[in-house]
Amino acid sequence: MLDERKATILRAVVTEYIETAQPVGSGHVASSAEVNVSSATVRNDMATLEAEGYLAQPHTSAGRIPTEKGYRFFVDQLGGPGKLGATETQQVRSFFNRTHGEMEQMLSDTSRLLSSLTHYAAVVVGPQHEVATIKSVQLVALSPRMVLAVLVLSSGAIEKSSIELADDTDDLIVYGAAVRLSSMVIGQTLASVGAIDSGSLILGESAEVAVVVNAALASLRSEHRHDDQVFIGGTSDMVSSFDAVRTVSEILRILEQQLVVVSLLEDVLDRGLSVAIGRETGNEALADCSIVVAPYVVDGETAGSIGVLGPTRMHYDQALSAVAVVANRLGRSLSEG
Amino acid sequence: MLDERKATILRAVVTEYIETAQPVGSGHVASSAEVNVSSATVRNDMATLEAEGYLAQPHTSAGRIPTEKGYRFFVDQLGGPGKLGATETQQVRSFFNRTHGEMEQMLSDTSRLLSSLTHYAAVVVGPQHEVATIKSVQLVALSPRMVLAVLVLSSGAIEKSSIELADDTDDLIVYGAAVRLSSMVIGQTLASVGAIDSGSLILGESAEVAVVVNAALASLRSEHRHDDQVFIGGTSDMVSSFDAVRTVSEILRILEQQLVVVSLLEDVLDRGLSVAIGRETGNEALADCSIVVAPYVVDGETAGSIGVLGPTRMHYDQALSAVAVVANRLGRSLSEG
DNA sequence: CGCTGGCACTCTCGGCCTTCGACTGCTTAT
DNA sequence: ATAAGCAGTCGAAGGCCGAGAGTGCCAGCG
Repeated sequence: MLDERKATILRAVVTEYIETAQPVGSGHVASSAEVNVSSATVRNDMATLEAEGYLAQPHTSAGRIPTEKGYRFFVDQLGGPGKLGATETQQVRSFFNRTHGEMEQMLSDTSRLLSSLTHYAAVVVGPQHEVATIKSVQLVALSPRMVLAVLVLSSGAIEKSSIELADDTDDLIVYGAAVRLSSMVIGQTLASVGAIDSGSLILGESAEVAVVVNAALASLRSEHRHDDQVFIGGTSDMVSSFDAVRTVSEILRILEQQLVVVSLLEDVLDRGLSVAIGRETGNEALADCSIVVAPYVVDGETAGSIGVLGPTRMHYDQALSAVAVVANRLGRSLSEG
Repeated sequence: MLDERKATILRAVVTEYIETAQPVGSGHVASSAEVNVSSATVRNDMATLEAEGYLAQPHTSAGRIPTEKGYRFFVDQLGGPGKLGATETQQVRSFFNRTHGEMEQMLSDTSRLLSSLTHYAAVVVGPQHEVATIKSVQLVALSPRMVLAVLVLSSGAIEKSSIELADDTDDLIVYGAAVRLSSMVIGQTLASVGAIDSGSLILGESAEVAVVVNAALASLRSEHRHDDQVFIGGTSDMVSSFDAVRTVSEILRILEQQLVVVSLLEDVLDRGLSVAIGRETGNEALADCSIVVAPYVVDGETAGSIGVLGPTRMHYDQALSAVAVVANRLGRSLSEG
């Protein structure tokens, strides 16, 4: 629907605008390497591109800047992620060679890596607990009426949930409850714990034990709401891309509320590596931002997602490559363990 | 060293500058309620105050703005924290009535509370693990060569540490090691675990068990570095106090590196509620910022600290009250559990 | 002696104008 | 279709000016 020359011109405008943050005039485009027509011809095409909604003019007699539709075309025709630069590749490689062990630490460091690669804010969402199976349950009495339930998941993650009991409860009862609980939930997923019928407690059980078990189950059910782990890094880098403190403040507010996370998760389920530009993010406050997201796969299952948040005029190719590569390596790295 | 009138004038300048962010002229000061002398007299005193380093002039024929020394005097003569406003008191009260249970959740919410009270960035540093005793140790085999050690502390906090073993290890061995480990460390503090001599393993122990126990001890030792929990909230609020994106970016960088935490902890040990103004924070990038910190006390012991980070022209009285009250309530709230 | 009113002076800020330059759109020639 | 030329538009930058806010100093007054 866009002939080859118009596409090239649009590409040139987007590229230049991303680089300079200045409206791009026909002269610059004409003198660009890929374009071999005069500025007058470029002008005609740019007028068409504007009429079709790919470009906009801040005011008459200024150059053009891309609209969201323009960026969208640019990103789509980019195809997939390109190759990462040599230094970046090296940085990723050495990072993943160095990092082992603690998952939380690793996710947190990954968000640092990603922001350092792209100079945008990086968001890393930890593996969904829903799919992981429960490896161990333990009840620890902190005080006569406070018990802490500690779950270890196959992913290596830990869920904890505190239980307040109505009556003082003996350690032995708590121990009995832990044993009973273990037999019920080990090997199950966290999600299926929610489905356990409290009535299923076999009789012959001490009533006191049953109380604790039920309290623990209730607590686990309620706890298992939005406890996705989210790691955000590099906000200071991203901030430099904007010039109004006002905008910055709004974006930070969104990040604090972790609203992005929602869209990250939604997007990641269907499409894999994907880009949301400006209002496509579904948030008015992010009108000047774009998000690049990718899921990462652990042991064959989509586990979580990572992404970067930057200005609409972000370096999409670099961001795409970085996100793709890091998601890939992160998945592999987590699969080994 | 400052006579009463000069002190009043200085106070008036600081107050007004905090309010308006504009250089304050002698006229404004003279028309202020507390000052009953003419602007000419104020001018003379202000000249003196400038000579003595309490005030500065952006340029001739502009008003004065406080220097760090000026703010320092202002804060010192403020004495202690004042009373909190009615709405704020109510907000704090209802927050602490509502919040129970999960410590992490609570600390994270506290940082939100504090930033919402002050409109500055809030930093909450979780209780030091060093003083808490170990309630429970568990080893969970995630894979034949990966074992996860899970410690539950008396504070309700959880420490985890993953252990990679050289050889495949049977679950029974791991279980044996867990039992052995429990007898060694339960009741101890995390710090004292570091001091346990690996040689102290009594003979008669299976060699395989000893290997796992030692690996676990080593892993706990190395893990117990800087794992203070830090919760930061309200950065978006704070940002609005500044007008240069550049500054904002630098401050965010500091927060990301969690450098403030260091000064928070240092300050909190000796003095209690305290204020660091501008370069007193010990960080050049925070030259335009001030920090108000207070420790909080759990069960009679100083456990952690909370603070706010805002511009040097912050509302010190409000910030002081808010930090003091929240620290107090937080400590009480954590003591109950 | 300390305070005040007055006065001359300084310096920024905002508005206004002009110029400059970077564009565009259109028209015409190839 | 493409290119070249031309007239027109509009913002950015610079210069100028007046207004306003403040200062410092001096002389007078209680």
